[in-house]
Amino acid sequence: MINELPRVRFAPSPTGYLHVGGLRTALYNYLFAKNNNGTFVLRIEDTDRNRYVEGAVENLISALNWAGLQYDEGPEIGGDYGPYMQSERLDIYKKYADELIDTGKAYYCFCTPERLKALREEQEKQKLPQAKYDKHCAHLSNEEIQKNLSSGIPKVIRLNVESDNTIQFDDIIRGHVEFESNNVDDQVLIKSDGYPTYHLANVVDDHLMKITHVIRGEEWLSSTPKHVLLYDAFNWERPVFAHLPLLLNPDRSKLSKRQGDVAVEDYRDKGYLKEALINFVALLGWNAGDDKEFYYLDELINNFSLERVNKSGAVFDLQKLNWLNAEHLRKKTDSELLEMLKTEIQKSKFKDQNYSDKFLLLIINSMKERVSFIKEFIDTCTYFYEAPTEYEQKAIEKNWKTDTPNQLLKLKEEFAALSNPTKEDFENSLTKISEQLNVGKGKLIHPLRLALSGQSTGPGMFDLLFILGKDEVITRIDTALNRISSC
RNA sequence: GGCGCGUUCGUCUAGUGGCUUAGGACACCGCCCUCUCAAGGCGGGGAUCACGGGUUCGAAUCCCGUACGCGCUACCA
Repeated sequence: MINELPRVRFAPSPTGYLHVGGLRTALYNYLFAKNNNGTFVLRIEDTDRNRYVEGAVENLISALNWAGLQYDEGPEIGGDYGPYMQSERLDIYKKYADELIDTGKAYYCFCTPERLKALREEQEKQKLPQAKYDKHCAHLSNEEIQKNLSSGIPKVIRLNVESDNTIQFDDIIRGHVEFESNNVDDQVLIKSDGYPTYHLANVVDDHLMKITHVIRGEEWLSSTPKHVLLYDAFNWERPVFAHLPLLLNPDRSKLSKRQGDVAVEDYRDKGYLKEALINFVALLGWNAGDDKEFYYLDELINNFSLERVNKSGAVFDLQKLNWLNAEHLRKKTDSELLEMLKTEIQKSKFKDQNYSDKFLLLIINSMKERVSFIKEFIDTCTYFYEAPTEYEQKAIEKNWKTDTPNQLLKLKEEFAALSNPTKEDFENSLTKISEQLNVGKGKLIHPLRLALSGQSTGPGMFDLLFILGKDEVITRIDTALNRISSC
């Protein structure tokens, strides 16, 4: 393995969507591969026919692509290449399972589900320290085996685990780990439907695909001794293992659907930037040892190392994700934001309006520091797109005084006299009126903002005036004068 | 129950025996800036480093127990 370029894989089962925990596993694999000029393989572990979900694979790949984690190789499909599909490799697993039978490392088992269930119940009743298969079929004579085989009784193939052994392996993240073979069950390798279980398919594929580093979730740590046993039984070199800490709910249980969104597509649909999600998820269990928090994918690639991955689980905290989203959004160029805003508008009630780029760019620049999500360029400031339909009651109480109508009238007249006013023209006019009336600019600005936007918060006053334009400003002042004063 | 893994501010984390009165980030609070809200700047509260024993001149850091949490314990992955 010296000087060999690493080969890693992301091996999800097609459950319907890409879990954010899966995204992080995929990301760490990807980062490790790219950091070492290695290869990132995608393999779909679809060996459970009962769990097949229509469209799940396409969904998985599109989520991975959206996140920017392209896989590097796979079997040819036309000119393209797809992921490896375990369901298309059944004969391979069969061949290796047979090899294990021949060498006595595995055996046929004809036990019925009923007997297995009874066995488990009995073991539980006797309060045996660990429940496992009793090797009943390992002791069958050759004649019995042949008889059962030829009469077509349903069968599985089980791994023959020797007792009284210590199984050891090293994990980059966990260090040295040991298990007693007495605690390892005679795992089913090939199911009665002819499909392999995860354990066999996983080991065979990782070997055949020359995977050098198995980087996966911590939930696999307990079954790693089974995998180690299989490598040894085949006399294959073991890969390096790295078991990643889990992602957790706020109550520290394993991140689940019940307590929030877990699918990558949920976050995408809610308007999270892929840069933010990737950045966030990368930091859940890894850091470079400095204070840097803001990363782009290529920076992550350059800085990543498995040695710096943490051991303990990390709570998936939306607040930090939201902050990162805002940070990434602000780093976007105006033209990137413009394109995003345009597609967002297509999803909004303003889709039939034909806004000029210039107009949208003005909105973007006035709101950039005030939003965390693209959609907020629309729904926190709808007043740019349409006149306010109502006025914030609290703001009325606070800012709409008895002399307000008169002041706004004065402002309106002043504005009306301008032709093609710039932002500065508006500012000069307002300054002039404030001096004339001998009131602070703030006294004019607050009610004016309310009249124009219906709100008490928003971008700079003169930006708002300029973006709306003289005619719209005048119309809105009139409307507000009528509606608020009559309240 | 058994086996395994883990445990530093609310959350993500720095820390690998003395540089630590435990540092940073998010969140929270205050001040500054200011036409509001943000952004930005400055500051604040917040972790007896799960607990108890050792080892050591000295431990968040090493060792041993305990507790708690989580994972696995399927012909699921």
